Amino acid sequence: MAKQSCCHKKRLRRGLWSPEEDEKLMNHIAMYGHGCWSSVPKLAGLERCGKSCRLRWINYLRPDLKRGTFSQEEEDLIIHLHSMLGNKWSQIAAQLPGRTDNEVKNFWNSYIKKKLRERGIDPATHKPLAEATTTSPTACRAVFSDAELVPTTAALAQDQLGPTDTISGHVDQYAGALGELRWSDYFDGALQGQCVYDSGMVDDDAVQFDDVHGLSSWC
DNA sequence: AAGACACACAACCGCTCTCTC
DNA sequence: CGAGAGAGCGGTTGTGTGTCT
Repeated sequence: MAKQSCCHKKRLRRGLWSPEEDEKLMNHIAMYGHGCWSSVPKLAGLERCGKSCRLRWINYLRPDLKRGTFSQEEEDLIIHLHSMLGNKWSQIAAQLPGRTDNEVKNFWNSYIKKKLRERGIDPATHKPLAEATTTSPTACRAVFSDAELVPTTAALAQDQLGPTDTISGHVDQYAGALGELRWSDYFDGALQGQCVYDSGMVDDDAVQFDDVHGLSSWC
């Protein structure tokens, strides 16, 4: 038999919160703080479990929440952090002021995942999808292999990587050429650097990403 | 106009971690 | 050290709304 939740056990109210419930919870926390969440519903006069109150406060009522659509910068940062941390939504959200783990997770599942797949990137591994690697020699698409972590300036600012970390990846294919990637800067949601082809030619403008993770592909 | 469908987001569930006794 | 309670986290489901047919 399936285990019943605390709300079921105590026959507490479930589902969407009414404006009256929101007001009660906000007023209570404004006056007393949340303290022990399990005691909040009783003290605030709510027929909810403490867990539900906590979630409602964290994800919806907290005054410091940003809400609204994610900016391109936030999107890029989420993709980058996900490539390093995986589904650690709370850790990812911690790097995005005013955003909650639930919000980031929903955004990832409903939008970014789809977008990455459309670009031929596996959202789980951040590696090119198998089909995406079979590009024709004339295609203007690069696929990295054995790329290392990508230290963007955002990552450096957050002390996730040291300033001396090396940054490189091999270009399997870029407009039909082979070479090595070296990138140096991150701004306006894009990585910039240079591409040193195996032929010896250096292309300063070759490497500009709309993604901020290492194992990637782009057109 | 109405039903079907897709999407975004809110909320729940169950597990793990941490703290206290 | 172990048990129990509370908090936190990630996965999943439910619900409201907009769009398409």
